[in-house]
Amino acid sequence: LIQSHPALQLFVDKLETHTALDDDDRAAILALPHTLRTLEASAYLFREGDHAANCCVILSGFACRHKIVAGGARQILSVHMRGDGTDLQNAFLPLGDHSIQALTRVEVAFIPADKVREAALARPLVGRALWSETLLDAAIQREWTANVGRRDSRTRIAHLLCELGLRQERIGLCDRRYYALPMTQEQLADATGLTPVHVNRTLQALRAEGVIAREKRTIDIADWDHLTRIGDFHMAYLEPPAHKPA
Amino acid sequence: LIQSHPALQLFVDKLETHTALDDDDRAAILALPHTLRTLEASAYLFREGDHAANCCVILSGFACRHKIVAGGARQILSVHMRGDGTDLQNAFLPLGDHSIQALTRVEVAFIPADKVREAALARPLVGRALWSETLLDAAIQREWTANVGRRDSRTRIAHLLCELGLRQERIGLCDRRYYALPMTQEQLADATGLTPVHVNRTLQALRAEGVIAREKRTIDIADWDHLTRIGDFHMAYLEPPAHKPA
DNA sequence: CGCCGGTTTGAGTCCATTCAAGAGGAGTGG
DNA sequence: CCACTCCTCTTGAATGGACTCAAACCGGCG
Repeated sequence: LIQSHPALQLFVDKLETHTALDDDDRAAILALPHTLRTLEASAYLFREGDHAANCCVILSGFACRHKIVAGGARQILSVHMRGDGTDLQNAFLPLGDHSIQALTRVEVAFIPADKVREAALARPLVGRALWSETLLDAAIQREWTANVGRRDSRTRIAHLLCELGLRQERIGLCDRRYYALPMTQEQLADATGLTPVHVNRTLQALRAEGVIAREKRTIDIADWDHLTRIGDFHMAYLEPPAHKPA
Repeated sequence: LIQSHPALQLFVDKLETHTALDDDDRAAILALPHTLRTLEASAYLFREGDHAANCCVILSGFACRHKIVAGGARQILSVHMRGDGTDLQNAFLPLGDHSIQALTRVEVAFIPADKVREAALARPLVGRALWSETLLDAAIQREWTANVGRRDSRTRIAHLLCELGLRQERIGLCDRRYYALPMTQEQLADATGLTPVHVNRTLQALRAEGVIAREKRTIDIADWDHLTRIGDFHMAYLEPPAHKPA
């Protein structure tokens, strides 16, 4: 990682997509004590049940949140990317009810949860920004619940592809129509509540129709609007609200 | 509703299950301006896409949050009961990405979202309490995602029954083993991502085994631990954290 | 009494799963 | 450089859990 900027700058940028901050607020966040670490794919950032002492900020790469159910099946609950804060909730509610795992090699900043809490309590706008970040996370979670609960496999996968593309575009990683999809078909299956075999067949169908193309770990979407229609994707739930005059 | 207490007292009680408040904080919440309203079953407290101007507190009865997907199918995202705040996120992030609907007759207090925001910003502990409330909500949402994504129908339904029982016990409504289940089988289907017919058959199987009994809108759980095992239910995700010394 | 929402039952179908095996690619070590 | 392993992707065939469609039942209520 080229440290031309403070490590947490990416996090500040993300927060400012939904909450206006002033210089002192930015400084307070950038000054948070943190530990930088690089983890390989499949490594755990946090394990369900461990003492939830840290919040994480992803500096590069991709990670996911998941739960294991009885029988060993896994459900991926969300995917996180550059600038995302995960486990911010630990600042106030250290449930530790799920694991965070690297999907690719990731660079992470671990911030002690109590320092995050102090910063949130000390500066209202910082608190507001962090809170909003967890609220956006919750909005995504609601959409995932509907996705795995009520959509068929084709729609589910198309929806996931839309979300990942749009979120990556939002943070300036790429164009929503051509982006790095870091997940294997098995991981896509765990994210959509399907089996790897069925994900494979569904992706093949989408490719055969020319809706998407895939090479290596890259997704190429021929017609974005078409994919959103297939995936019943309405971006409102990802929309940072227009900044209101306080 | 017997107004022997301020309407929002129930909400304060709920917040205090996870966050310690002082007298001024309590007073600030109780002083929030609000509109009381009684709505019949199936009435909407909020409709997806409307201007998200209010937060709601349920004073009595049950409500649910849901989304409609393409094709018209409905996914119930969460169930809310006495003392619960719904749409607290509107204070900071008025997405309005889902609807809130009454499951039974409900008494609700509507609080203008900007007043909630002001209270949260003015008093750090109030902000913290409200934030934690939304975080608890998010934890439940994660568990639902896993429930509909990776569990079979029997487990899914058993899990839902455990959650509803435990939450009602937590707020002192009843014993977790014998409680009012206000949902029809069709609503249970929308909550679990199944069809009404299949919910019916699954419930029958559970009854035939003597795991549960049902009469009218009441659930009777013969052996709680047994049901938690069937439902892969681990209450950790509902656990308010032990109050830490600041 | 007759309607109506909710529940129950049966039979047939289908979407997704399971099981199993093979193909392709990347990395490792002899 | 090739053999070997591991992981991911692919394909086929059979199975099954949940769905669809449709009708009947039931209790509450006007």
